[in-house]
Amino acid sequence: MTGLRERKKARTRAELQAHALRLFRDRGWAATTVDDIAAAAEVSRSTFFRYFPTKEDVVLFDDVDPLMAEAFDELPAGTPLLSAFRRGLATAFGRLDPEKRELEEIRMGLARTVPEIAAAVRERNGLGVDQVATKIAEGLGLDPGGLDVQLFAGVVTGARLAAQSLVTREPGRSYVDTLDAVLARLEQGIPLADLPLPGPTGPPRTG
Amino acid sequence: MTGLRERKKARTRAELQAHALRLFRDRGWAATTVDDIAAAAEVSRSTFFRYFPTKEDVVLFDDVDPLMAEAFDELPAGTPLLSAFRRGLATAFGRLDPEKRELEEIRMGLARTVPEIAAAVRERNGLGVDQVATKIAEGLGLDPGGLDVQLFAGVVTGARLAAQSLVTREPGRSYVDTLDAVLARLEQGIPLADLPLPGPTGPPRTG
DNA sequence: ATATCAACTGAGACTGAGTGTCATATTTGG
DNA sequence: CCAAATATGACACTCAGTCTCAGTTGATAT
Repeated sequence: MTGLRERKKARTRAELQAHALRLFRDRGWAATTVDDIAAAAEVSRSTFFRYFPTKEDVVLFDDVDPLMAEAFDELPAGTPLLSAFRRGLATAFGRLDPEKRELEEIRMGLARTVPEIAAAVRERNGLGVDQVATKIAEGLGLDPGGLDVQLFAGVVTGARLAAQSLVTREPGRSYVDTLDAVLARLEQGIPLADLPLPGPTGPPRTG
Repeated sequence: MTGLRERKKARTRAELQAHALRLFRDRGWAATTVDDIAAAAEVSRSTFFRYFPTKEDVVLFDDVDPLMAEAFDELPAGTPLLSAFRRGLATAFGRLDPEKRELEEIRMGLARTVPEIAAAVRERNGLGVDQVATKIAEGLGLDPGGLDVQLFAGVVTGARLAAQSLVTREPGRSYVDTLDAVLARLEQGIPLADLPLPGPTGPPRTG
């Protein structure tokens, strides 16, 4: 049950994360050392690393996955898979409590400006193709290693990346809204897929 | 002009990379320090970092981009964009000289087993959605920031991720062949997109 | 209450990546 | 051959991350 120990641990963890995010936003990522965070939270450096294996981990702390799964389960049977993804995402994000939402905003901001965090976010927070594929396969009773499942997961992941890229290009856009728009567009098929190439008259070279 | 300086630099760089890849494969990533690499290549640690800003960079050294652009330019006008991508990739990889091909294999192997490298590969080697989008937009005279362009780039990127995931699940598969199969499948539309969801556990609540 | 066990914590040493500086060697151009 | 430019090595430094060890605190059974 929730002994004193557990509560203290949760409190310390939250404290560390809160101070860390504040410091990152104020001083910047590189200028904030783990020592600074530990000092601000009034624990030792050792303790920081006991709660968060790396400096990045203190930022990567989301709990959207259970909400996603929940929203997914509530969708009516017969919903096309791609639409289901779009609607599940929308309702899950809509249900985030304001605190988590705020945290998500700070995290998105950091992910947009700090390469290390961007990489870590892409790597871990469920953005892996195989993780998505496994969940889809579980829910539908398909082979997770099948080409179609993996490719669908890849496409969805690609859509998320596109949304992220769009928000990066035009800060101020809402990430959630952008992702919704991207998925809506995707429901009509892959854009530009059949666009014919112009002649090789004067194509620019990038290399 | 190719003075002695230039040649020496190229030689040192190649030397460093060759020794590094060999050491990584033999001893593993973590067990190989930059000092080891520098010692093997008979230069100082400082010199290593002058040639490669990070330890990861010594692995990330590809020259597929120009080949891709070249193959792309040679495609006949009117080729649908998605098909163009597939064919461009295939011919570009087909043209790699054996050395580069071997290097690519080692790199793929490391990217499959070492998380740090996997992250770095995803981040840099043209796998960024925006980089792909920019190139496409350049070639077609479109707005690189448009939703369709970014989404198309995202989908293509997702396909690459799916291929990578498939190869990881079943080592021994050829990455290039897998990617070709994935893109071929994608030409027929997004797989599973219209697959209707089954009920959660029992009969669905259609409210 | 108290003794005991398990877990949390702090201190500090250690490795390795990455940065910066400065003196020395080597190439290049005149 | 000389001087400017540049590549290099040696060294010191910061910081992330790992590890060990000892002290402390919470949980539990008597």
